[in-house]
Amino acid sequence: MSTNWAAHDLTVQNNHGGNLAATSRIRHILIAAITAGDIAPGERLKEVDLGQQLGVSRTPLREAMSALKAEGILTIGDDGGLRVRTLGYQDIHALYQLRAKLESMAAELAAAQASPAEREFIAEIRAKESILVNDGTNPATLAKLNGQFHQSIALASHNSFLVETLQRLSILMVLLGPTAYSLAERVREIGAEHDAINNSIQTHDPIAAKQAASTHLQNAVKARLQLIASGHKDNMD
Amino acid sequence: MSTNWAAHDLTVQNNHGGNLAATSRIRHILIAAITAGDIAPGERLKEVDLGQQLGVSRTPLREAMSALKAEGILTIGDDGGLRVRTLGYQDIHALYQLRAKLESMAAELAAAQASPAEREFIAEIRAKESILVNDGTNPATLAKLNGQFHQSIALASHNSFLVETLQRLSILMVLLGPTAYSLAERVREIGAEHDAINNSIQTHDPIAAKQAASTHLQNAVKARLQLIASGHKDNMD
DNA sequence: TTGCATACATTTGCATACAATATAGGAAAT
DNA sequence: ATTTCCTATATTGTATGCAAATGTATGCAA
Repeated sequence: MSTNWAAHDLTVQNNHGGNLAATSRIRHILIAAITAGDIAPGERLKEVDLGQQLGVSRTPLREAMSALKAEGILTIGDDGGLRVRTLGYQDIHALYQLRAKLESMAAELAAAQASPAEREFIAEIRAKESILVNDGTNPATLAKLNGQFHQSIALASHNSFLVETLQRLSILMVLLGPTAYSLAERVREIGAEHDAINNSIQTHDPIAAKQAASTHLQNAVKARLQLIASGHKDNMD
Repeated sequence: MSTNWAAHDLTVQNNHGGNLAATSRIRHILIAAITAGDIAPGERLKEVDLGQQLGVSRTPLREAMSALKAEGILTIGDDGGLRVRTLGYQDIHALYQLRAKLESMAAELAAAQASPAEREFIAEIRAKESILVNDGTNPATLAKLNGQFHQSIALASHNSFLVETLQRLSILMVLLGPTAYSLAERVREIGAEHDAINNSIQTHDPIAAKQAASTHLQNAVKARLQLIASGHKDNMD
């Protein structure tokens, strides 16, 4: 690993509620490190080493790793050591298959029962995304906004468990490496597909929304396979 | 709380791989205690007290609680303390709505692509359940077998993320209190509905399987609402 | 009586020390 | 030369102690 964690140092979120500093912060740093590829899938995480590199004791580190284990990002290998989960070819299909089902469910519910404010919020995110795409914004920013778009739809489903589940699955996506936004031609397609979903929600058309979301995810997995086939190993910036 | 934890003492699973003793064991004990109602939803869990009652230090206890927090069983309350999650009326609908979607997805996939061995395994569990029902077995045992039935179908979907997600949601069901098997008339209905699902899987009929599972869950939430309406507060034994 | 401030107590977060267990390496014996 | 056993080391699991933060109560003043 690169052992350069300064790049992933995040500002301490001072929000009342969750853990204030170490445990939560380290969890985010680890996710960022995995996303950036600094920690490769399959790599074993040793507590003392990581603790020293991160400047914390083993206790909060263990808690953060424990949380990531519960989220499925880390798994216990055959040797008993904690490792970054590796996703095989079948896993990729399974992950997208499940996401397709849940995202389409969310879109369907959102189209059926979102409040006016929620519909406007979704539309605004989509509009913002459209502008950024035209500006040629970098993939990382687009990926972040993409997450907000999907999350706003999930929230509009008014099903908290669906929101939680989709949140969990989206985090697992970091194990796949670079985002689809690194494919230039895919960016435009995503915009069109998002438009279809958004329009269906705005027009209160659950069936169309469900179909549009399903199509969107089908195309996403195709793009993902293309990324794999082309042997991309670079990061998402 | 009852402070009698001996009843939930489980044999230490000595399997190499996960945590050997304390952390994992305590996680199970806590789930059992919540299931049995010894820890009520909304109740605050204080580390020192629990640690003394369970005979372990705060460290493994914290890890277990951290895992349960990640699983959504525990949440941080307004006072900052860790509490057992309470599910409101909307939450119950949301939970069953999501389960319905995923269980039907699992049944559909299982009917389409389960291996012969997997189909036989599912059928055997169903047959065993039928026998136990006729013997008038207690609700707890039936509930356990019910879990195995649903899990065997989930596994046959060959989608590991679907399995994980359904596993997580089924654990959350303990927050609802008594199982539907405490309703005598519901037990027979469940048998018939399980038969419908099993038959569809055995005959390689994905559409019927999906429909049967969906119906099963719809009836399940109806039974759940009946349990709530009747003001049941007793435990599942 | 009510509002606020300050002091106190409780509880959690983090670090370090200790214990147990697994693993790898080497030496000796067959 | 190979195998087995023993030892040393590395790594994870657990306990305890300390510090910081937050909730709470009490007292004073308006």
